[in-house]
Amino acid sequence: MILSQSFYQRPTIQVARGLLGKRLVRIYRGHRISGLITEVEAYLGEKDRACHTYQGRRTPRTEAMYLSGGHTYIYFIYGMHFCFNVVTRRAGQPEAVLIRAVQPTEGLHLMRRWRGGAQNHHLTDGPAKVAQAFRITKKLNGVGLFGPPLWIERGVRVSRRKIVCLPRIGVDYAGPHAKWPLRFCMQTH
DNA sequence: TGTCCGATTGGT
DNA sequence: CCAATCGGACAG
Repeated sequence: MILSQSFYQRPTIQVARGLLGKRLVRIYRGHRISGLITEVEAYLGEKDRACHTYQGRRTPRTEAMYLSGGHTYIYFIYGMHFCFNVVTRRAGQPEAVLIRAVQPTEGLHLMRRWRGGAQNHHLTDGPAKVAQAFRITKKLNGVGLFGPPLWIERGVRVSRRKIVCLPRIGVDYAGPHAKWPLRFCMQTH
């Protein structure tokens, strides 16, 4: 069952927690690639110094974040990587959830090829690795997550006790906001 | 137009 | 710890 727009148009922290255990599915030239989402980070818009839309920043890059919940926000970083986010809330409220890691379930052979022969446990254990393994590039920026070539569907149920909250990674420039516990990890054991 | 820097990764 | 590598943001 593909998640509908109403799932995404909720407060960002709820969406972030709700995404844990859901299945990310990609169709690429007829091939199906999928994995269960295991780690995410919430980015809370204009009030969040770590967020690209801090203080209402609106540029060609961040434009997709102003779309309604259920669209993608994909950006290029460090001259070589893409990061994949899910936009939340309503149009004009620029918040999103960064997909940091998934547990691969289908299409591992393709993932391994696109990841340059990485070991199975390193195929999708970082945000840019997920993008590379799923062939997610800027071409998919701003598209809806409501069907092919990319969507998120119901996966496994995750009990609240299995979710850990931690500070976000790589946002030291955000000062005190860097310590906000907006990273959510699903314990797999 | 010029400068600075990054929501990362992989190897030392 | 550090280099890779270049688009984006912003100052001038």
